[in-house]
Amino acid sequence: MPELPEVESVRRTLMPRIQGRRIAKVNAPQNKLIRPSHKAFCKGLPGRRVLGSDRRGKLLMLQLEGGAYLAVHLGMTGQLIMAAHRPQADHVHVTIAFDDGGESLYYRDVRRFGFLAFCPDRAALLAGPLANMGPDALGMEAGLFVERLAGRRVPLKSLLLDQRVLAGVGNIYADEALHRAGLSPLARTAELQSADLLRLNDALQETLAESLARGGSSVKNFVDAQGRPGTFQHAHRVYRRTGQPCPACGASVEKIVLAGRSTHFCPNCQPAPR
DNA sequence: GAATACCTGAGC
DNA sequence: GCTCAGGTATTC
Repeated sequence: MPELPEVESVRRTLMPRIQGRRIAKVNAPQNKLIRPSHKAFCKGLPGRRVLGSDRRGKLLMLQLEGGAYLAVHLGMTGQLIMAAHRPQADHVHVTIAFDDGGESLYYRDVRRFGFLAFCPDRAALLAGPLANMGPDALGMEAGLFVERLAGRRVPLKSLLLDQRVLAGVGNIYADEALHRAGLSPLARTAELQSADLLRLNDALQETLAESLARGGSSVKNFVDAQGRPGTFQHAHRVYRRTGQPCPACGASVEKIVLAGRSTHFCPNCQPAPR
């Protein structure tokens, strides 16, 4: 499940292989993944060089010549693959070839929850893929974090998952950060101290940074643009460790469903609010 | 707020 | 052959 560290790992491994190259040809038969339309996508990309890249939350944005962008969201199972020939794997939905005849960029997505969007200008990016998306979670300044989360009555984990509040945290890093901070996923920030939220931001920053340093988490089939899996899944403290001992205290990790998501926590280190 | 839909493969 | 996994949009 690509979250912020995984998307950033893809960005870092992808860019050296496509920066400065000019898109020649696009093949995208599976047009449900394509925005805003198949026609705009296939006509908009060819002829433009890739100038650089950016990321907000889980959204990867390639800056193209002429002020345009190619935005990519990997959804649950999206992969960006650089290869000289179309990969043998199933579910390869999009091909982007370059005019130098070198490796092409392939988009593979088993569950098709992701998307690729051509945005002719920055306004289209802001009105489309970036609409309603909050500030990036990585490196978020403590004051801003507290400002955006404090005083809310929804469960704390729901806030972390809400991309409008902060962008990039998914189910893995929400559970991991809450455990590191010793906070219950069910806590309400209206009833927490600001010190609790500051501790949570520290925990989140540590978790994201450590995962990024290890190439992200490969729980299912995540790989970066070089086809390499991350290794942070071995360092998970609670995520998908139901019934196993909490690394901090040895209590058995529990699982509940919150906001429709499996939620893992230590009942001892993260006691439920009254 | 919760519930459902989207989507497929893994694992029972 | 059923349930589960979850990022996001949509609906109640």
